[in-house]
Amino acid sequence: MRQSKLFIKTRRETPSDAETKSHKLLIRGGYVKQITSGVYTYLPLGWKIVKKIINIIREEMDAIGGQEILMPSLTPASLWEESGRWEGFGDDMFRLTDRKGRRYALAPTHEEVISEIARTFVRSYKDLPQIWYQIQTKFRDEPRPRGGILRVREFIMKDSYSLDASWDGLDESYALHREAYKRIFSRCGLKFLVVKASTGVMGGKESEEFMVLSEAGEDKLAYCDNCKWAANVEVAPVVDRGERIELKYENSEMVFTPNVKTVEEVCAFLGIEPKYLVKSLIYITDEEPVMVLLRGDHEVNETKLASILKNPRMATYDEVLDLLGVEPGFVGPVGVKIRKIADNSVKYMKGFVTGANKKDHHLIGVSLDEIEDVEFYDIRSVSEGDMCPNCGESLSIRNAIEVGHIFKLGTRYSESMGVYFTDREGDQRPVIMGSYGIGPGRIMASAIELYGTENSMVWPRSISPFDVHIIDIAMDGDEIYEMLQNAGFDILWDERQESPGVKFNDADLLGIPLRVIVGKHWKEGKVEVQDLWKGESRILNKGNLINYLKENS
RNA sequence: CGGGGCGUAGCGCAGCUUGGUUAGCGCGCCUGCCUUGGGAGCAGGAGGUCCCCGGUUCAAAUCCGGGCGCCCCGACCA
Repeated sequence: MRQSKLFIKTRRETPSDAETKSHKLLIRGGYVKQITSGVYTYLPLGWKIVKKIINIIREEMDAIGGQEILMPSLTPASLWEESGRWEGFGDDMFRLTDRKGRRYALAPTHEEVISEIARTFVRSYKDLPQIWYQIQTKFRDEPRPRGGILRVREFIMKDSYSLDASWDGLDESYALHREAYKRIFSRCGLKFLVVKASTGVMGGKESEEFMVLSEAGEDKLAYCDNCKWAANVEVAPVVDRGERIELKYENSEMVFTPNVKTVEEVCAFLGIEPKYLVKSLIYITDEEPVMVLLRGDHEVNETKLASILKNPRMATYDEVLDLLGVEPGFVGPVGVKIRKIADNSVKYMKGFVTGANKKDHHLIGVSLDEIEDVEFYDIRSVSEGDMCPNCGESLSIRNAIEVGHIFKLGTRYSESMGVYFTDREGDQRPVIMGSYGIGPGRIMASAIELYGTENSMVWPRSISPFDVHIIDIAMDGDEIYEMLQNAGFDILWDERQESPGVKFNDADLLGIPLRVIVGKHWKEGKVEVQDLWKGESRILNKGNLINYLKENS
């Protein structure tokens, strides 16, 4: 392709609202254009990359027996009401009404539609297993889109769904996907990790995420530099080290702490560190209100809480006042009758400070035996320096981009939506399902986060928009262009009337990893070839060019 | 949803505090000349609902009120 004909507009200046590396490069290189918050157009260059990524995904999905389908984005409310996710998705779902007043959702994911298809066509164990997939646009009304293309409200996703007759079958389908995903991300040139994750609104038994470590990532991973063990902090278990935390008080007593509410304020007021505090959080559940006790320097993990309590949510200010007669900030466990669950770390605390359940007062020197009926669980998030559950070394917390997520759904949708098959014995049994997602746009952004800067990029060969970039400084590259095209390369030929500086800077933005420069050596019939991945550059006779490129691509 | 910032030419910004010619600058764009190994030079030119609505005023990009949009941090979420 002649670059003068290619519709890309690179920019000299980075737009002021771009923050992450990938966002800046994507805009500066003319790969994408934002239309509104969290909604982007892929311009020719960006789209070419996404198409390459999608092709890799397709090949690997087909290789595990996946069959491609295309489901609609416009989906009736009734389907979502059956599964309970019309409410479950809440404000994250784009909803609309047609002229007759019927309600629809723009699908944020497709378990419900798959279930609808499966329940009409899957009748017998002989129809199973199945893997169906699609590459299609998803809509999620994110409260806050960010990072350019990293978190958006409309995005392409490859989603696949496995249907099995047995749990063993699900394990196999899941394993097939797990391996296919590893091949996909490797082929796209990413460095990634597979980590245990939370199932969230998808529901189901267990899930794993495919993560690319990056500062720009929004997920947090507990990561062990020593043994490489990693898990999403939402589910990473805390190893109970039995760390004793003790303040020397003879007896507990009440102290006057006027208007001192937060952990920081209490610490500053009393001149102690947060770890000597027990903070008390009130949660409302489907069954009862619960007091959650944590060390002052720890953070509650709501994913873990949700595995112990039914639908926990933090109580509002008024609810706390109502329940305990004291405002949040002075709440404490002593003498309180409601159910109390504490993090394991609280077991080893003595002489601690906590709220007195009286306005402007705290208790100091409290010990556990003053608190009735406490249950202990792992309910806090791991933090920097906690112990690796695998090797015992210290963990660090790293940001990561979620590029894929695989779920063992089980019967969550087949039971609620009536997806049953007849087994060998003639009995009706629910189909066992799995669901598996990949974000091609995030793969593209991740590659930039890994290999780019705000003015330059080197694309992995497999997803590069072109194979070779001819930078024609001599303005005489026709022969080379034709030669390489005839040899089967996908070429971008910069034959524009521009100064060398412009051409090289644009080339840096485009990131095509092989460059042929027709320039000052051309009068001797030589060109310069640069391999950006190897960091190599050499001057070759034009006759040797094709061989060199074939050997190096 | 809480906190912060921004909205003036395609892009990046100044002007606004203290209202007053024809609203500026850089980049980009168009024409011509020139230049060709790292965003060149000279000359000429086009391009604006100053986010929107209302108010104050002889006069509003500028002051006041309301709204909308976008970005960042947090909450939330795959």
